[in-house]
Amino acid sequence: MGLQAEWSVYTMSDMDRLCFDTTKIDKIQELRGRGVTVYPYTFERKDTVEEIRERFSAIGHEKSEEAVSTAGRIYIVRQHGKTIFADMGDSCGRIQLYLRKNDLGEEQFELFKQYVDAGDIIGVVGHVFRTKMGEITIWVDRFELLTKSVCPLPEKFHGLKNVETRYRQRYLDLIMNDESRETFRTRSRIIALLRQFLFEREYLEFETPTLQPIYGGANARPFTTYHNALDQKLYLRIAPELYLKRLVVGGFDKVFEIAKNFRNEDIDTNHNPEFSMVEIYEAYRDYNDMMDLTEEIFAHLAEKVCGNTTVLFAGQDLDFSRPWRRLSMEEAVREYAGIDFQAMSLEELRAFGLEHCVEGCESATTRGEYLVLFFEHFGEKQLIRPTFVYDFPVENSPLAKKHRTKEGFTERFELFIAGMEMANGFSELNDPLDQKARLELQDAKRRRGDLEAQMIDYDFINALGYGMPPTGGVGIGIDRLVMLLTGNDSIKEVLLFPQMKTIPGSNGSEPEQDGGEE
RNA sequence: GGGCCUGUAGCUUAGUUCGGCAGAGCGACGGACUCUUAAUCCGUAGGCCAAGGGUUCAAAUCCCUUCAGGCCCGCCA
Repeated sequence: MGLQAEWSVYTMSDMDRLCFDTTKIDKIQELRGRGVTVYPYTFERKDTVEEIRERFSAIGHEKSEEAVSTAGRIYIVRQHGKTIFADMGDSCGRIQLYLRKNDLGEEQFELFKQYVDAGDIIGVVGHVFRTKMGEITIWVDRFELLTKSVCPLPEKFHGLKNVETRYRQRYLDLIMNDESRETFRTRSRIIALLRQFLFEREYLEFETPTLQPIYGGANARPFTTYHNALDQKLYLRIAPELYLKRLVVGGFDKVFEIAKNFRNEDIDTNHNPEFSMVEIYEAYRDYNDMMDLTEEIFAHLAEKVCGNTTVLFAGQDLDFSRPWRRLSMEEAVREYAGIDFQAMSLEELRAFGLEHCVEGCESATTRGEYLVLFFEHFGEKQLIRPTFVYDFPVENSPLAKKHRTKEGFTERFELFIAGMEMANGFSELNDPLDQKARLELQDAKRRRGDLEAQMIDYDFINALGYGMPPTGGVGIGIDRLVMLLTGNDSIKEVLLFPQMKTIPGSNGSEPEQDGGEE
C-alpha cells in the first residue's frame, strides 16, 4: 500500500492527459503543407454577430449591398455537395454561414470542406441575406482559418451536460452552454452595477492585503502559507474587515472593497473555500443605516438585472421590494421556536434545547449562546423572503458595538434570503478598550482549541485607539447574491472555477515541498 | 464525519430490478447531394463498462475496497 502503489496506478502518457484528436492533428500538417497559416495573428473583425443580426433584421432574400466581416467558432457544418451551411457563434450569439463553390472557387471551397470542422475558429467576409427558410445568413465571399481546434467538441444537440466536466473544464461549458455563459455575463454585470452604485454615492474602493500576518474579521479557519524572504507565517485573509476599518480611522469615511476571502472549511452548495464579498464601511452611520443601504443595493440590482423586484429562486418567488421584514433575534426565536426567551431561566433554556435536540446545547453556557443556537436551529432555514434579523448576543459578535439599550446584546444584523445568510453588518465596535477585551476572549477560546476563534490584532486595536468615528459596516456575499439573481441554487454554478479535487496524475509533476526558492 | 445517489465510445445515453456475446443517436472517417438548420442518404472504424479485488460455468449487472462527482445532514459565517 502507501503512496507509491497508489500513484503508479495513475501514471499517464501525454495522450491520456490530452483530448487531442489525431485526425485533426494530421489535418494541421496537411494544411501547413498547402501553405495555410493555421494559427494566424489577427483578423479584421468589423461586426459582431449581434450587430449583424440587429442591422439586418429586416433583410430579404436578396444579398445586402453592404459587406460584413465577422469571426467566431464553427459549431455545426452541414455539407450539401457544392454548398455548405455552417453555424458560427461568438460571445453573444450564433449566425448561419452559406458557402458556395461557385463563389469561393475550387480551392477555397475544398479547403473548407476538407479542413474546417466544428470547433474551429474562422473569420468571414460576405453579404447578408435571408434564406428561403427565413434564416438570416452570411453569404460568404471569403473565409480565413483563424484557429484550428484539435479537441473534439461535445455533441451538437445535447451539448455538455456532465456536471463534473462542466466544472472542471469550464471553458468547454462556456463554449457549449448558452445558459452558463449567460450566468457569468450576469455575474460580471452585477459586480459592475454594484461598483457603479457605490461610486455614485461617493464610496472609495480600495484593495487591502490578501496575505495577512494576523487573520481576523470573521470566525473561520484560515489557509496558512509562508513567506520565505520574511521567514514568517502568513495567512490568506478570511475577511478584509480589520484593514478597511483602519482606513476609516485614517479618515476615509466611505470605503468598500470587493474582496476574495479564503476559508479553510467544507465545500457544499453554498460554500467554496474562496469566495467573493463586498464589504462597505461608512462613518457616522449605524446598523440601521446599513440595513437600509443593504436593502437599496439588493433592490437596485434585482431591478437592473431581472427587470423587476421579484426573482424566481429554487421554485419560489422572492420579492425584493422594500421595506423588508426586520425582526430581532429574540422575536425570531419567539416566532420559530415558539418560546419567550426573556422569560426563561438558563436552566429552562438548556432543558428546551436538549429536548429539541438543538446542536451545541451540551456545551453552551450562556443565555446568548442558547439564543443563537435556537435561532440557527429553528429560524434560519425558514427565512425565505428577505428578512433582517438584528440584535445578536455579544458572545458571538466580537467586532460589533454593544447595544445602546439592550444589555448583553450588540447592534448587529444578518440578512437571510431563501434560507441563506446573505449579509452581515453592525454598528462597528470603536471602543478600543472593549475591543481589546473582546479579542482577548476570542484568543482565549482559540487557545482552548476553538479553531474558528479570532486572533488578537494589537495594531488594529491601536488603530481604534487613535479613534474611529461611529461607523456602520456591512458585508454582502457576492456569490450568493449572484445565485439569487441568476436562479442558480448551487454556488458552483456561479463560480467560474469552483474548487475541485485534483485528479491524480492530471497536473504533471508537483513542485518540491518548499518550492519558490530561487 | 454520516446518509442517499451517480460514473457505460469524444458527447448524450439504453442495458443493472431478475447475471448469458455491450446497443443506439450525434460526432469522426469514406462516398452522394447548390437554400440546409439536430440536414438527408449509403458505408467504415471506435467502448472491456471509473479503478482494483471477490462470488460464479458466466459479471457493466451481485458483493467488498478505492477514486471522482452530485444531493442532503453535521460542522462552519
